[in-house]
Amino acid sequence: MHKSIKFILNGLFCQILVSQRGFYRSRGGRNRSRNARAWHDTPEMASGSTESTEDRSQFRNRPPRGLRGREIGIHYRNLSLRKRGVDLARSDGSRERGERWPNRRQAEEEQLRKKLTVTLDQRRAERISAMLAETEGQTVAAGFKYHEIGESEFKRRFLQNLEGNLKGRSPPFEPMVQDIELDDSLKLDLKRKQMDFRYIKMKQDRAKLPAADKRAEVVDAVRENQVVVISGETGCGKTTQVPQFILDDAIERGQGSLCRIICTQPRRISAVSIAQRVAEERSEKLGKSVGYQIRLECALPRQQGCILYCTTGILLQFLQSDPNLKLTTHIVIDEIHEQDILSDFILTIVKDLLPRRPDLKVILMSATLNAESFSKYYHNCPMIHIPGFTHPVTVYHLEDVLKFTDFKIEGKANKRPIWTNYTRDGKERKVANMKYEEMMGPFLRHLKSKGYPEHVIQSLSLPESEEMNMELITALIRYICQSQPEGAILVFLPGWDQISKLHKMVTESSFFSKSNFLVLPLHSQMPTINQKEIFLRPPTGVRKIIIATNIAETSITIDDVVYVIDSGKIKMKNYNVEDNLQTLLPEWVSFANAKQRRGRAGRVRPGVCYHLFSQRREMELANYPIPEMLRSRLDEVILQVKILQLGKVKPFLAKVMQPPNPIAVENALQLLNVLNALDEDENLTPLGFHLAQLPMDPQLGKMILMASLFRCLDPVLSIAASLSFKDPFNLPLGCEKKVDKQKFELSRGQKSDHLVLSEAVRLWEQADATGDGGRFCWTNFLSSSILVMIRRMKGQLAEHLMRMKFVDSTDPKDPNLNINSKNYALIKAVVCAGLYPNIAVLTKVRREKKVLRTATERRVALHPKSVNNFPETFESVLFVYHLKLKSAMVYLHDTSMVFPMPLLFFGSSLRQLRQEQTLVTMDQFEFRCSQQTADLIMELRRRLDSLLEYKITHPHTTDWNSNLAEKSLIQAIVELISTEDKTPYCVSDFEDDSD
DNA sequence: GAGCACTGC
Repeated sequence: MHKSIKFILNGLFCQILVSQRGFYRSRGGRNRSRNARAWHDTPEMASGSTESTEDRSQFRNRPPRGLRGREIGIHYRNLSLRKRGVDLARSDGSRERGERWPNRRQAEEEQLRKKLTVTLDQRRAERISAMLAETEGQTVAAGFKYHEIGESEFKRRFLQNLEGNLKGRSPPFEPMVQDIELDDSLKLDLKRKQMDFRYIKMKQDRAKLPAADKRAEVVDAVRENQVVVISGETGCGKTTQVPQFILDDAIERGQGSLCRIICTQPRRISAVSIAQRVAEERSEKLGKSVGYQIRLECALPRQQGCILYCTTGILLQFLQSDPNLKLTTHIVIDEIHEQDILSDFILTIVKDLLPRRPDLKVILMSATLNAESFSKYYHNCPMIHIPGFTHPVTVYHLEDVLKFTDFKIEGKANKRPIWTNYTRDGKERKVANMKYEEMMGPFLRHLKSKGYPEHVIQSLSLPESEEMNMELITALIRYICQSQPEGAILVFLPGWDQISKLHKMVTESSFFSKSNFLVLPLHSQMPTINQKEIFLRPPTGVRKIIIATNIAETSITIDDVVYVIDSGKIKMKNYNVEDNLQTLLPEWVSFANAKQRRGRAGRVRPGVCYHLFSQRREMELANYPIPEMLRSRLDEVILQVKILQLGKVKPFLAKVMQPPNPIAVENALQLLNVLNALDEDENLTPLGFHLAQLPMDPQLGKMILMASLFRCLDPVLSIAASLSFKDPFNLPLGCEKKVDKQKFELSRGQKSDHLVLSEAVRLWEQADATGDGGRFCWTNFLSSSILVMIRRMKGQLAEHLMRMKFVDSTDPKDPNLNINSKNYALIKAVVCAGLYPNIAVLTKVRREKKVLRTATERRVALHPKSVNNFPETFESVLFVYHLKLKSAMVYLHDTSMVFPMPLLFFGSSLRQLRQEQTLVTMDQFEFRCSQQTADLIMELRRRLDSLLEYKITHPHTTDWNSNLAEKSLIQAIVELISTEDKTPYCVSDFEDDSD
């Protein structure tokens, strides 16, 4: 009995046909023990096992993790007392920290347990039992008796479906056959063009590009080698010219019909604008020999004798239906020096592909700086360098800026309270300061000999000279405005905060009058991004000052910039492998970033760049940023590896030019296993197969599959699309509070950031239908361009669901798919079903700040933008989140309060423990409920799991009127989920001012 | 009490 319950109740979407033994190993062994450790042992580590913790820390000579302030002092005192053989318990009568904590932890656990109670009143329980009894004996689908099918039979059936599904995918092109007629007409067309006035004019301009001189060299190299690396700086014309050289050469040789070039770009805008530019150069319209394709938008070229500019992601999608790229003759991968996940991934795939496609030509295009490493990676393939053309840029460093502005940096070291010297931070700072002195000593002597003024030497001797200093930046801007010829100024800052601060300082200063200065912030989330002002030349006498993030480094180009101020800092998303935690922290820029920023000054005429770091610091900068693959979670990449059938994940990812940390791979594999996307042998499960095809992370994919089943598609598509794309809310300067309030209004008291998203999208769609979308965006601080994208993404996702046979309409708003779309509790439950295991528990409220706990962190906070900062009472302590990111502290960026019931249905490993005590446990949580409730939930869960199993392995849409079993099961669960105990917990229940 | 930048048939 026990065994069968465990088997039946394994996780959501479980892959039943995995052998029982294997299943146990996976769930009960690796994953559960990992989770259990995470939840239960964390407090213990900090409290119970005092001895081992302290022993270990003695070894490392650092205090145990989690100690703060005074606790660290006590720790060191106890350590030294113990070293001297003093018995702590008797020395002063005070208790050790380790003794005090277990009681508190226990109390905390107990308090929490009380709050995880599932109640179900008698009447409702009876009603649901009756609903189920009515359909007793019916199966979810005729002929499907899942337990009777053996493993191999199941796999056979599923694989049939898999092939069937893949067949529905259309390849990007038709197979290629030489078309002699076309060859001739292309040749003739090219000859005719050479008489065309527009073409000749364009040709003259093209001839001025540095790339023009290299045409013969490029064409020969490509003809003679399978892989060629072309290096060159921006402005050399390689992106627009190289594909044309290849195509024109083929046409001239009378083989135009045998040439199909795909050129990938990392950004959507560049794919489109480059294609437009190239079409213009060929005096054609888009769609003849040149076209583009990006997500949700394309202007395809003709089938043969053509160049297609597309984003890297599109090429990756092509690979799914055309794994050997049989339909392409040339692959040009541009901007590979940026080393984003997708381009590194494609480079690895293409390298594997070369022996299978000896006729495929690969052209890799990179900035000069690290072109060599790519050539090396491709077995020392030949390199061609194209010199760039930009106007000269004069470069200054911090020492020069201090000299020009006469600015003096003040030290703060002496003002710091003395006790900080004894904290861990203080000690680290001391070491850092010593290192700084060591580094700067010789350099400062060098500066002195060069005649730099004393105040510069003084300032630079302080480590504080390397901190962000807005006063210094303001002084520098002022210096430029007073003493330098006209021209726009571009300031690079790490983030929103600094932009906001500098913007305030500059606009409030009387020096920068509105009539003489145009100060514009530039940040992806500020509404200014769509304003034309940034690109327009200001009237004479007005100086344009743009305060930007690294968005102005590559994505947005402002031509009239003459002066660049580089703060030298950049915010980078990073991934801490040990803690399985994503971070977003400011860092020094890499040398490549600094060079790129510098280049932004010389686009129209000679420019000047001021780096706010010393020449000495510049020597310490890393050459390049760390490749994105080493800074990211890998779950989506791994699903791609699997769906493209590239073999085992670890050996494949080890082939990447700079391979990711194996622990990062392991973390992602474990998550995919918990989500039931991969089995323990790394095979795609039926669910994994569907998730890998959806253009979003697996958790969001799971969310929309559940939404189609529970018939609340439209709102959940809105949520999934915004979470996977961008937050549609703007962050205008100075309106922060108003935005928060507006969002809270939209939340309708539902305590969910996710419902804010679906409401915002829904109301905008409504307003937009009557032509009122613009005004709606304005009053609600929304970005209409992001909303437009979200709406189109929803349509695309619905198409995916249709192709996967989960829905029978491509309209997200189809009434049949939205029967439950007004049921907020259900929507939150479906969000929970997708985002699981991202669960946090509210543990206490301190000074109106909510403190939560996750599986791996003892303390996390709600991000201040969350609507859940407002309410004072919560009816449940459980929260589900999508993004957890460490910046100033570990923040949950988006949360929804959920009740225990959805977790019981959509979490993993529901088990009934100690039946006599009627406890239902799932993972780390224990939920108390009556025997009757427990039985009912267990029965429903069992039926839900087998319905899901069936749905996933046999995708089909159901007409609810003809399938009562499915309808009544879903409705029973909907009823349970949407009628929860609404007794609110007061914030005061969690008040706790100790610690 | 705070939000680098990209991308997906």
